[in-house]
Amino acid sequence: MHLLGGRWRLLIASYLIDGPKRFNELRRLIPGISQRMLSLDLRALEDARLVARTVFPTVPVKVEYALTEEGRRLGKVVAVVQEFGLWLKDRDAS
Amino acid sequence: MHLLGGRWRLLIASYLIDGPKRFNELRRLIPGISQRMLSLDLRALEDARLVARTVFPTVPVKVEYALTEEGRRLGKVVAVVQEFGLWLKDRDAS
DNA sequence: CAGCATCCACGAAGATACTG
DNA sequence: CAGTATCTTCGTGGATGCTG
Repeated sequence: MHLLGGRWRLLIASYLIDGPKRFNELRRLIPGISQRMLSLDLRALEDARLVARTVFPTVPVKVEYALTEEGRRLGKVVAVVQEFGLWLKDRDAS
Repeated sequence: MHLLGGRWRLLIASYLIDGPKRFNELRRLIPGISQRMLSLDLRALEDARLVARTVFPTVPVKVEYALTEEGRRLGKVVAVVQEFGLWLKDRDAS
């Protein structure tokens, strides 16, 4: 829960499931997240070896974030939590 | 994530899966949780109609907490997150 | 037993500005 | 583009004491 309980981490992971994403790409995909939190959370996921950070030495720099092989285990967690969230939202709507 | 992201809620739910529990029973089962947090989190789960609170008017009072029919949906979430947590712990141990 | 009230500490998160 | 630095705010959770 300490690793996943944050407000954004599972959400970030959910976007990485369908392929690598760049920093600002993630920022756009996740409305409301601050540069700072995206940076910190990506770093935490990286430290847990669930996300890999690849730097392409172009100009300007291009940085890609992708789930590692181990990080793919997050897929199931994301799916189940997401399903639960949707059910809850739907239930409370009606 | 707002509903489940707390430190204890999923853990509390995990203990309720195998049957109703009393307040102090949960306290004993969950080392480290404070009275306050147990109370607050149970209330939150109750407000979400995932947990039902039953008061038996005995002396002293007996209060039971149980998952509702809807609350049983937490079972899958608990299982998957728990599995992930165990895997992570095991991986980092070796 | 099963709590609530109060006060306090700390980390998570937000805002803003700046940089290679 | 992809961040870091700094400051501030806010929510979560802990400690303690009290009650029907």
